[in-house]
Amino acid sequence: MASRSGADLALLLLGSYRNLVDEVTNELAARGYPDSRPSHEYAMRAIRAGADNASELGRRLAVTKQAAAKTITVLLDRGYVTAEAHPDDARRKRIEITERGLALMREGEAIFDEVRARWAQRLGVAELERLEAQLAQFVGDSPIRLDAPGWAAQ
Amino acid sequence: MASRSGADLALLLLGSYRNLVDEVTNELAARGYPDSRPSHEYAMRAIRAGADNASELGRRLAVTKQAAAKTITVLLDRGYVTAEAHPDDARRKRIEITERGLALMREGEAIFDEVRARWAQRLGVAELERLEAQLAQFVGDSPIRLDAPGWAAQ
DNA sequence: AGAAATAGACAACCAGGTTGGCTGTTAAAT
DNA sequence: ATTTAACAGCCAACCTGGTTGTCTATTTCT
Repeated sequence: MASRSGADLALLLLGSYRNLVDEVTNELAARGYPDSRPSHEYAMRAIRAGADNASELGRRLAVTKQAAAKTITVLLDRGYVTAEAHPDDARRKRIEITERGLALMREGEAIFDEVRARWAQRLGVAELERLEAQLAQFVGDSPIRLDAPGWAAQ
Repeated sequence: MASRSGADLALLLLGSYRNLVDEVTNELAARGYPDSRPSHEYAMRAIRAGADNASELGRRLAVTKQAAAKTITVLLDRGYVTAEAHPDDARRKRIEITERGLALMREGEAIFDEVRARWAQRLGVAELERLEAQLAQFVGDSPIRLDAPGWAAQ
């Protein structure tokens, strides 16, 4: 199977991403977060990292502010974040992660790490780290970019 | 940077997939196929591999037959495939790839391979093949699965 | 012959994005 | 100090690529 095609390489990347993420989603559902999606994780990570308002979140996620606002709405009524008026800028609303939100993030991160640990077990720690380093070369510093309607499937 | 997190691993996989596929899409646009999407490539590959009707295509792509039918409609009016009555089953419509469709596939595959070649140049051929083999372990024999609305971004 | 399975079409819906236009607030330029 | 520009959030309409569910016509199984 010497020389695979470039299209196959794409499918390998997509497929392994899917498998990883599906496992996490399923396990999260099993642990009491049935309708949580990986994108919520990513959004909350960005919020925790300082994107405390819709416009900024949009920038970090490489998505329009309207899309970011929709995501925040979902997180709001699932009880994972709160929004209050910003003390020194009346235009902004400051987003904050709730205790329940933090709990979800802890759980999600733990599961992600468990799955990664299984990969490490299968490949060997050094190998996995090498794989990550190699992939990192091709990702560069691109932002998360969850944009474009269903782009991954297109 | 010893131990990355599992969530980062997911982002690496997703990010490198995106970068690869975006390059192909852009280059394809530059070469005269402005609105072609990777999913068209995948669908056409499945058709070429024998999925010559909507229901079968759906099965191969792990998608409902309705979704497959929609994809076929798009391919039809872009002129990449034709649909005619099936000679020995009046229920079916037989899908066939047109000359223009084949040209698109050739072009797309060539570009995919070029991008992969750049990766090989950067990593070394042996390293890239090792990476592919490792990813293959985690993909297993899962079908392409382009299903679930925008799942990759969720 | 009659029942069950299959192919395809149609319609309604959903998620997660997009653009564009709007108001109010803040910051910058004259 | 005032005008102007930029920015935050909101609303509405729309797009894509999926999803159910229902229906008819044709085949296949018994």
